[in-house]
Amino acid sequence: MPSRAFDQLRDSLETARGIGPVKAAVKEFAGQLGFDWFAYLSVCGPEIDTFSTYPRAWQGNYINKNYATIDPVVQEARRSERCFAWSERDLARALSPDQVRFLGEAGDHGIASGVSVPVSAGFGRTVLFTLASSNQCDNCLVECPFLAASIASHVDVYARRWMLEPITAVTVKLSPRERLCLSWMAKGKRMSEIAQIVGTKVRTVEYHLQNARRKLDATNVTHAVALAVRQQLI
Amino acid sequence: MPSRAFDQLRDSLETARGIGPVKAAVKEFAGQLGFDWFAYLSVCGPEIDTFSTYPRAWQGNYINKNYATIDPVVQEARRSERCFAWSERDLARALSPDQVRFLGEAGDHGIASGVSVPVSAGFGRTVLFTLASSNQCDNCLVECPFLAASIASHVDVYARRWMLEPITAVTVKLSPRERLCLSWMAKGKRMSEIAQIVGTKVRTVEYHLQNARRKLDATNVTHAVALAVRQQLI
DNA sequence: CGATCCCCTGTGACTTTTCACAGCTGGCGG
DNA sequence: CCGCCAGCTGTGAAAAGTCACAGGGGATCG
Repeated sequence: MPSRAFDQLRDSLETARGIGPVKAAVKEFAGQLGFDWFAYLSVCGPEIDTFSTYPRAWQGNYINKNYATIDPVVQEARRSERCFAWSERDLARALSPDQVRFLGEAGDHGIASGVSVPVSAGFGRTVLFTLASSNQCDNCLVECPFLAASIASHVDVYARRWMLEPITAVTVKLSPRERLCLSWMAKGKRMSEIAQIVGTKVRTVEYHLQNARRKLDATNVTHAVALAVRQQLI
Repeated sequence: MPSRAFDQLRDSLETARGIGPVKAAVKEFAGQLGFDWFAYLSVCGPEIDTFSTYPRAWQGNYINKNYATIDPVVQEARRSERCFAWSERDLARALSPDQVRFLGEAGDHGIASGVSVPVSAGFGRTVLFTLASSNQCDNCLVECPFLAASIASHVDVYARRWMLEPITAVTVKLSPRERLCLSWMAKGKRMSEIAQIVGTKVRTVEYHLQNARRKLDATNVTHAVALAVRQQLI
């Protein structure tokens, strides 16, 4: 049903030029699916990369106390090869005292349930992509695990691309919105169509294209698209 | 079981620095899983990118005759959201004469069965990742569709990273006039200006741009310019 | 010679884009 | 609190592009 959300995420990831836009895109995606937060976790032996929209305090806790080693969700992820839903209650079985404390703290920050998608990556790396919510919330991710796996892989690849290689210095800097609109224009869509696609008003699309044109010093959209393609901005 | 093959593929993809190594890695992967060939197909409207290890003759056939439009495997991929196995026998039901001929030709080249993994990408693009074999061959991909989706996404992302210039199925040949008009459009001129520049009527400029659009299968001039620039036609 | 094809041009209706002029909102620093 | 700015939306008119219908002129070929 909300395949629109998936499409928009993929579009945004493709046009993202930096880890910031990637996070923004995933955050938007999580919201559209009814989740409050998302979390990305990459574990490669002792090396852990992570970013999320969890409350700051909880993020700090998680990293400082090395919670990745006891997080029952992570443990479940190691065991299962596919995505799964979890909730406070589900997990509260056969836990170590540490884990019970862990769950308590998570609950204090409002984290009650979610769905996690584990995927494997190169060099023994394990990725855990999680969407979490403060209340029980049915979701469509667990219903289509292949889609979930695909999305998680997408997020991983695009996140790592920008975590590893910092943004290359380009003369002009287009905003994600501008790139998005320009990309669709380059695919022959009309403003009205793009407005529908990105879920906004025609006037706003026009607005972004106008700004893109100004930045690129182009006389019209066709000119802007040509310049952007040549400069590999889209 | 052969999770080793998956790991190796992911490692190779991550370290590949060019489309050559990517293809080599996927080929190796296919071999380890007992398949003779692999095929990657990216469809975005009329824009088709593909590469495979199929016999040269068959590759040429497939592209020249635009077989992507009748390939029953592709049709099945559009319908289903998950990976599936296929074989000559499976497919030989309710087919058009074209498709029967298609299967015949494929069989002539030894292609008998395989497994295909469809995944969606940004901007309405559909990716079909296929492993094929000359004989019936059980496989582990269909048994774990999430893993398959993840792998296909990986291949897609890394392939696209190195496929700098998309190769359109039909190599369009623009006339000098068409190139001229299109080039000026890419420079932001409007039709009336171009008419003055090349010393002709506006209607004629429109005429050439119209033909260029038809050849490139573009919905409007902006689209045509984007395609032409990407294909280095202008 | 007629048939045919390609290049070019005209006309009028219609759609889409461009532009100028405005206004609303929320966040942020003073 | 207030001003400022960035992002977004509205309106209406002018400019540009798109489309359908049509036709002239030159070259080539059977």
